[in-house]
Amino acid sequence: MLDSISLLVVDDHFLIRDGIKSILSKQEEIKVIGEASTAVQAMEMLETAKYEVILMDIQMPGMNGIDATKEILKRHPGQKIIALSMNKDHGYISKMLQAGAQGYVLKDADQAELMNAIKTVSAGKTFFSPRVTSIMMESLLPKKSSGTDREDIPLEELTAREIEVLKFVAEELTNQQIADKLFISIRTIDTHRRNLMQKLGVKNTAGLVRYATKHGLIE
Amino acid sequence: MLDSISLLVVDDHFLIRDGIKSILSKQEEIKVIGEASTAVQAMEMLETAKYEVILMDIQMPGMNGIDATKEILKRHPGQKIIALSMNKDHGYISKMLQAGAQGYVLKDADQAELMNAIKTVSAGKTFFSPRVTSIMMESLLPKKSSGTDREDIPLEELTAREIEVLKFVAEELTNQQIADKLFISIRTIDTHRRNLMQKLGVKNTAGLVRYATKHGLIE
DNA sequence: AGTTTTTAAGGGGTTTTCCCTCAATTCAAT
DNA sequence: ATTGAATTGAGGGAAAACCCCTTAAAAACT
Repeated sequence: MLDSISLLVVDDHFLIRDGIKSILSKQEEIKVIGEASTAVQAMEMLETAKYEVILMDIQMPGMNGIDATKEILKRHPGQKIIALSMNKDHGYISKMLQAGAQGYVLKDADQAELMNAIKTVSAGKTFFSPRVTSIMMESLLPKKSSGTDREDIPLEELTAREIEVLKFVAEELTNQQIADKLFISIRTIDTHRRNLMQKLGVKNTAGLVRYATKHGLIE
Repeated sequence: MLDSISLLVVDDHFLIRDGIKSILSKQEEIKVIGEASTAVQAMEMLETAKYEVILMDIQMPGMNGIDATKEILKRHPGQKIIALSMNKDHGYISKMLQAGAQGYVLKDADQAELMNAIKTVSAGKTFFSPRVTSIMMESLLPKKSSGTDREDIPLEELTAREIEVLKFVAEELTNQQIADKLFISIRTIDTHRRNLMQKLGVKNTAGLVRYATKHGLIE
């Protein structure tokens, strides 16, 4: 390891920035060569200098870390960004990942974890605090029985033709367009559509599309 | 630990069943007290005996492990099921989790990992092979630049009122119903709706609902 | 203070969806 | 052979959505 990893710390709290600097000053591999207290300031700094990794707080006054991440990656594709947050909410984590962050470290991580995260992301891989990982995995699991179980008709109860029509409906095609694609009458599409709505217990196109997306028929 | 954990192994390959039995015979905490080579057979066995944990292969002739898991949980809610697979595909993993499996273990796991998985799930928690975890986390990340980037208008570009209307549209309300809820004219809803379609570049209600679900406005 | 955006609303029209009913096929299962 | 889904098709009508256009007040921004 010839060069140390250059790091930019973005956080509105002085104490946190200082704490991170203090932690990382104990070793040689990572060097904090920049710090910013706002997203805008961070973006300005990126215009004049390069940082291998950015440690980005999520909750900040003004532009938040999620939007800042999006913006930075728009201007500097490939920039490595690690989210730093005390927020364990699944929504925040997933938004930050969608924004393009390659890592997500909780603020209660220990020194080893923080250093590990920076080194891992710097090497082009992704890093997540163990608790973050488990939160995201849990979110993929079906929710536990929460009172009123709404009837959910499985795909298997639909006929092949119905599924075919449903898919086209969800893809924004009109009945006429679907009829043309399948070489059948528009009246037939109409019938299929109404049978689908009846079967699935939905009121209109919106309900059909919701069902289609929920069951992975599109996207 | 007074009682050992009772285990049912469901896999169409004799060798794999036998291998698992052999591995687990070396210790006392887990006892393989049943094995089945098909999903149907497994379900029959569940009618007469109880198993704390089921180790379920995904690829099997006849009914596959995903559908089997769904069926079993319909008949026996709370049954603990661990998926066992050599498939590292993100789709398979997520389907199995959606089906209700509390664990996912890859077939190249070592003995310690397998035992750990069974004990963890038996204790009511969830377990995933480290590689499975990382695959799922990767799947949450945005895909790397894949040629044609479809324009995706972010939620922020919509007005508060538009988002409000969009949410109701996706919830299957008609323009009239939305108008009544917001105490404004149906014409206004119509305008909002058309502005939304224009902004988002979609053709009709189906497109609006797709956008709404994609951006987490509903569900 | 002036401009732009947002929100609201209407006139008037076309297209599409929605809803009821009915009915002819086909194809698989009893 | 007959029942029963699945697929197809249609008449007729009502409702909703879609699509132009225009207006205008309030709010936000410069």
